[in-house]
Amino acid sequence: MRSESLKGHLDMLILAVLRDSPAHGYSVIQRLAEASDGAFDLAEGTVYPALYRLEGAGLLASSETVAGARRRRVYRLTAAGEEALTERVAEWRSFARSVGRMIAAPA
Amino acid sequence: MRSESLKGHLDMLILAVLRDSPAHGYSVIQRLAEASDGAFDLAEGTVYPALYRLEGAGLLASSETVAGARRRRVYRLTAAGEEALTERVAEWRSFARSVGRMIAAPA
DNA sequence: GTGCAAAGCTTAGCGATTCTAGGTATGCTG
DNA sequence: CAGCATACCTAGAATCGCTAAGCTTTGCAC
Repeated sequence: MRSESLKGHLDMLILAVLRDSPAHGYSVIQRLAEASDGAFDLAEGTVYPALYRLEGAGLLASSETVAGARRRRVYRLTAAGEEALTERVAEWRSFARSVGRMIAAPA
Repeated sequence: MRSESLKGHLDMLILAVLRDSPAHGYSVIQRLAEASDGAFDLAEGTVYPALYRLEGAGLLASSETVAGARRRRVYRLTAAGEEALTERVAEWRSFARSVGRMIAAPA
């Protein structure tokens, strides 16, 4: 997949992954890869900054958990995050519908 | 529509618009706006550079036409452009399918 | 027990792409 | 002629994802 396709949609995907249940960054990456059959193969340097951005925007909240000596930062959706996700999904559908119309209609 | 949604997909849309018939830049903008019911409201500063890029990449070819004292640069798809469009559309469908799966499946 | 991979997080800097915000010029309408 | 639509062009900024590196801890293989 051309990685640039993601631009502008990564936030929505991350929010969607975290809607189902909280998760830490590393597992967000894995969930995206699994749920897309490997189509979304994101580098850590892509996902972590996105998480920071979303937390900074108030759409995610995080807490550090420690299992043994291993720390994980677990992210979950805030109420604002749920709202934002709903919006983003609606925008996506509208966008996808428009695109579909353009590439379908040969005239 | 959040304009950033476009990132990475504008080329495909422009190619799709020009697949049907050649057009000059200004009318590409109008066609995109019309065909999407106003969803794609692109600034000239967005579209013209994209056209140059696509022409530079060999996907479009252009010729200057003059009506009176008014010049227009008309763009049309090259063979490579048609191939690229086909590819981009296939990628888009795959991408959209993956996204659809992620935002649809609540778990 | 040493080495190496995987889990897990972080950051600086780059590259590609779109947008902002201006500029030029023509032609039509009132 | 004033004003708006048509038509093109460009420099600069902003955004965003990616590259590429570095760090620690855990666990498995040899």
